Amino acid sequence: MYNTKIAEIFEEIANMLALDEVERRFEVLAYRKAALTISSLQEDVGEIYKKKGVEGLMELPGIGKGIAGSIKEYIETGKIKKYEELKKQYPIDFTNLTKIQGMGAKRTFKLYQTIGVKNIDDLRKAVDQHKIRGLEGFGERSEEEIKKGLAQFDSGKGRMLLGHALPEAEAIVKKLRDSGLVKQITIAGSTRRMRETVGDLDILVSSSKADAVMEMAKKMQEVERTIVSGPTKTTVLLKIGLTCDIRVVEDSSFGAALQYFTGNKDHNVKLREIAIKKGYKLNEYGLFDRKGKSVAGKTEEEVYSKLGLDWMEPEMRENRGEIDLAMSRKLPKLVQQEDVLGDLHVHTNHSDGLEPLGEMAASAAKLGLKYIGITDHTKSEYQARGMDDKKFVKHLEGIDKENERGGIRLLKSAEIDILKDGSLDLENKTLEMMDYRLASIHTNLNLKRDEMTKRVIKAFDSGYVDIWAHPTDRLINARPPIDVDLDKVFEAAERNNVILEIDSYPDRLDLNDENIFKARNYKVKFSIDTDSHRSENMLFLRYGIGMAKRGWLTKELVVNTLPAEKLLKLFHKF
DNA sequence: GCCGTTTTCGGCCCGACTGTTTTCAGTCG
Repeated sequence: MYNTKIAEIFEEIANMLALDEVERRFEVLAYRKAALTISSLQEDVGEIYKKKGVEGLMELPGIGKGIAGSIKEYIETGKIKKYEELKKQYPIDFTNLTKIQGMGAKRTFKLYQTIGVKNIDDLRKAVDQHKIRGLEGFGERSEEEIKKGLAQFDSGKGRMLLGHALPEAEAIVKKLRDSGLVKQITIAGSTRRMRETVGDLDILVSSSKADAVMEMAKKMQEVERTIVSGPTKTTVLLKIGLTCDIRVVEDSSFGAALQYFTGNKDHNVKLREIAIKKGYKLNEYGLFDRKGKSVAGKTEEEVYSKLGLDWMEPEMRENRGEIDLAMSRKLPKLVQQEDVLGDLHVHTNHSDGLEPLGEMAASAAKLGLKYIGITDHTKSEYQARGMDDKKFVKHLEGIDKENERGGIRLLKSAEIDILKDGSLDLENKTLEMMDYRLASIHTNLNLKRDEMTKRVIKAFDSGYVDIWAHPTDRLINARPPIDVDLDKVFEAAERNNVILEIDSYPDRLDLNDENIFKARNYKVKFSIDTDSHRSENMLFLRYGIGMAKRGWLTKELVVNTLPAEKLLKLFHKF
């Protein structure tokens, strides 16, 4: 993967150009934009260059002849001459130093120039020895801020799981709403877009009592300390380690602000460009004509509409082509949580679940589901108390009995281990007793790409796999995905009618949005499941729905939006 | 350095907040 490194280099180039005495601020802008484009790219620039050469690189937004040439240079020689030369002039670790809150290119350079700070360690020493407070443009408070920034940098708190961040955001929203100080309040930012991880929380409020809202925001029990606070914006560091922005606007600007703070950045930049072309100006307060008169702002729909676009769901706003679709009125109708009628991946205490069959069924019914598939583990999952063929036969009979007692429909299944050699962990005749078969990998996660790809395809070709569960086996922030050729595997899934799972468990979210995008190139369907091990886990469904929407899935592509009778027809028959 | 249904030249998104200034530069999102 070249993306991260090359994006870092361009960001550093931007930082160094920003210091040039000659005014080069638009060149700086261009490099920053290129860095942003590359870091948020789905495909590796190395692959793009390999397939389509410099021309292919130049198709990317913000990448022209010059920058494409630099990318080529890096891929072929491992170096970029322009960067090396600048680096001689500025031997500073901008990448890490500018990660410190409040440190940008200029202050970083100033510290290098005056007291020789080149990296984080130098900065730490300078802070400890109080060398910073005396410098021109810095004071005691700047030094304190940098010290706090260093502490936060050390704690290494990266992006937080959506499944942890969203409930926290909802708690804060509830608190502010219950105060009676706000008219409208909504979560914005990447949390609203349902990104799998969240870097900070954005909460947007409309209120005529902005002062009181700001005061309250600073004093909430969730707050560790206040970072900045003005009349309409407060940023706090939460105890859970995330920062949280709380913004207040007038009711008449709420829609424009919501649009603006939902982002992402690329999407917003593109919208503002469209606004300019139409003779408008778009900011967080509204859409304004040449005379500065507001033409939209109260709702998001109004803003999009005035720009000639259909309103789109937040999950789509990543500048992946949704703006063109909105312009030509061809946005897909995305799957909604209420479309989902069942959950095809549920564990009970017959393996590593915590609750008996009946309780899981009752909980699912309470949530409005019409059916669930019982997918306990097979024998190789010894630590999860996986069952062998004999136990499974009895277990399946137990499900039949439970069905006779009424309640929602329980489907007979298992989460079958795909063993190292690609064979399945139960005998065919046991598999044939089930309504469907969900298979996944739990062991030997480090196989080489070739062997792993063969392993999965062999399992599919057996004709006994109906759903491939948590396909890449990654755990967010904890375990990388397995090394497998997804294109070849998706092709095999298409050939064998294997449904791809979107596992809603917060640290799995697997397939994720990018891979769903990739999979949509094949004739495959998806199942959004929770992988529940206890009743509460069923609430995770919304994260899987978020992922599905981010992958632009319609209801038709998601099998568990079907009633049980129709669903059963999709599975292999014996 | 990038880009084009107002442009192949002349534009480039924009506002809030802070600290250290005495009118604003730097940073952030």
